Amino acid sequence: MSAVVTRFAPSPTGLLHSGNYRTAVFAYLFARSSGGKFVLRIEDTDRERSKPEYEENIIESLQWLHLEYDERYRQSEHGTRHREVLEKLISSGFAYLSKEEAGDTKRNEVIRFKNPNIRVSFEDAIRGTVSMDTTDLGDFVIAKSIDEPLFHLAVVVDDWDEGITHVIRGEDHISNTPRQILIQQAIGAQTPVYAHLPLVLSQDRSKLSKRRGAKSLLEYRDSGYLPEALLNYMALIGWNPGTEQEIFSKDELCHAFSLAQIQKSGAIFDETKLAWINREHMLRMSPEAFWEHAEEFLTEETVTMLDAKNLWRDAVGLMRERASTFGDIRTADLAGEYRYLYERPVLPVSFLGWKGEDPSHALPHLRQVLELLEPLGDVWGAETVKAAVWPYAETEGRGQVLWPMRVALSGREKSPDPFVIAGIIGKDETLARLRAVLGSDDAVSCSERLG
RNA sequence: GGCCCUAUCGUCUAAUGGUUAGGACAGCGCUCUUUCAAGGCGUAAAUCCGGGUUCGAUUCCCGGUAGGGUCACCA
Repeated sequence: MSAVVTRFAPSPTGLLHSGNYRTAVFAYLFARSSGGKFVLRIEDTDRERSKPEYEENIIESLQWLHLEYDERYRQSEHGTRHREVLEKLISSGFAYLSKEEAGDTKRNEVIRFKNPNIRVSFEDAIRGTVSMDTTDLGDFVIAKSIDEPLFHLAVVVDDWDEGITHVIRGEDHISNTPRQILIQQAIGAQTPVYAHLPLVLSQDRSKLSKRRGAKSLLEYRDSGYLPEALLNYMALIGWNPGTEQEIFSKDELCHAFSLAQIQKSGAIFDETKLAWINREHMLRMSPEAFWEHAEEFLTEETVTMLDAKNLWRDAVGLMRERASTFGDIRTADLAGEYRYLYERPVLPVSFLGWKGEDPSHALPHLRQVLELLEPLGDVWGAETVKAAVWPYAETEGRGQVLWPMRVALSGREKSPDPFVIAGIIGKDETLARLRAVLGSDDAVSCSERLG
C-alpha cells in the first residue's frame, strides 16, 4: 500500500471560511494520522474569478491555523501538462472539438468529453457504494479551449500527477465524481479513494457559505479565537473520537483521527460550542503563553502598566476567569476592567452604599477594615487578608463590610472579590485606597467630580 | 423537476439486534456568594412515519416523508 497523499484544493475566489476549512482539517488530519503527505493545490483555472488576494488569504489562514502542507501547487502552472492530456484525449477519440452556437459569453468552439453513457459506481470511504448513471450528463465540456482546461479535467490530471491517494472533499462533490472517474478511465489514471464529507451547515441547515453569513477564518483570529480551538471544534463537527474526550490538542487529533468515525449527515456550525472549546483551551494555556497572546488584544497602556508593576501574572488569573475568547478580554479592557490593578480608582461616594443604602454607613466598616489590616505583616496575600477581615464581616454582615471594601479597592460595581484585589495590589496600596475613601473630603470631591 | 446523499435530545454526538437510549454545549433549577463571572450539584429534552425480517429493532430491508446537495463554456 503506497503512502497516503491527501490534498486541499480550494479555488481562490473568496475568503477561506469554516466550510472550506473543515475539508482542509479532515484532509490534513487523515494525512498526519497515517503518516502521509498533505498537499495544497490552488485551483485557479478560472482566470476571471481567481484573485491573488484570495490566494493570499488561503495561505495566511492555513498558516495561522498551523495546517502546514508538504507541497504546494498552483493549477494554472500545469497548463502544458493539461494541454498534453487534452490533445491525447482528442487524438484517441475520448474527446472532441465541438462547434457551439456562440452566445454572449460563450465560445463557438469548446472541448467536450465523449460520454460512454455508462453507470459509474465507486466505493466512498464514508458512504459505501455510490452509483450513478452518467447518461444524462451528456458530452460534458472539459475545456474552453486547448489552453483553458476546466475543473473536471484539471482535477483529474493534477490528482494523478501529484499522486493523490485519497480525495477528501465535501459532499457537494459527490455528483462530480462519476464524471471524473470517466476521465480517469480515459487517460488511464487510477481512481483514488474518495471520502465525501458531510457538509457544514448554517443555522437554516443549508450549506455554509459566504452569503449565509460564514465568517472568514481570519475573523476568528481577530476576535480572539485560538487556532487550536478552531481545529478542535472543526474536527468534532462530523467526526468523533469514539470516546467522550472533547478537548484535543493538535497532536492528539493527529493520533486519534480516522475516516471510520466520520458522520454521514451534515452538521450545523455552532458558535456557542466553539466559544466553550476556546475557553477550555485558554484555561489550559500557560500563564506565559496566555499573556503573550493577550498582549495582542490589550491596550498599550494596560500592557505597559501591568508589565511595569509586574502584575501580568495576576492579571492573567483574573482574565481567564471571565473570558471565552481574547476578544472578551479586549472588550473588558476597553471598559476599564483592569485599570484598578495598576491605578488608584476614582469613584463616586454613592458607590459605597450596599444595596442603595446611605454611603455613610459604610465608613465605619471601612475604618475597621483598615484597622484590621494595618497590623498584617509581610505575609500579605488574598488568604491572609480574608482571614483578617472575615470574622468581622460575618458579625457585621458580609454585604455591609465587603461591598464597600471591594468598591473602595476596585472603584467598580463589578469586579473580583476584595481579597483577591488586595492580594494583588499589595498592602501599601490597599491601605492607601481605603484611606483615600475614608478621607471624607476626597470622597466628596470624587463624588462631585463624577457628577 | 431529474439524479444523488442523509435522518438519535434545540445543537454536536454515543450506542452497529437485547442499555433505565449515554455524553457534551446551550436552557432551566439549586448551591456557592459582597458584585460580576467561574465552579459544584441537579433537571428537562431525542431514536421522522409506516411496513416488514427477528424471540427482540435506534441498529437490517422496503416504502413514504422531510431536509440537504447537485444539475455551467464555476470550482
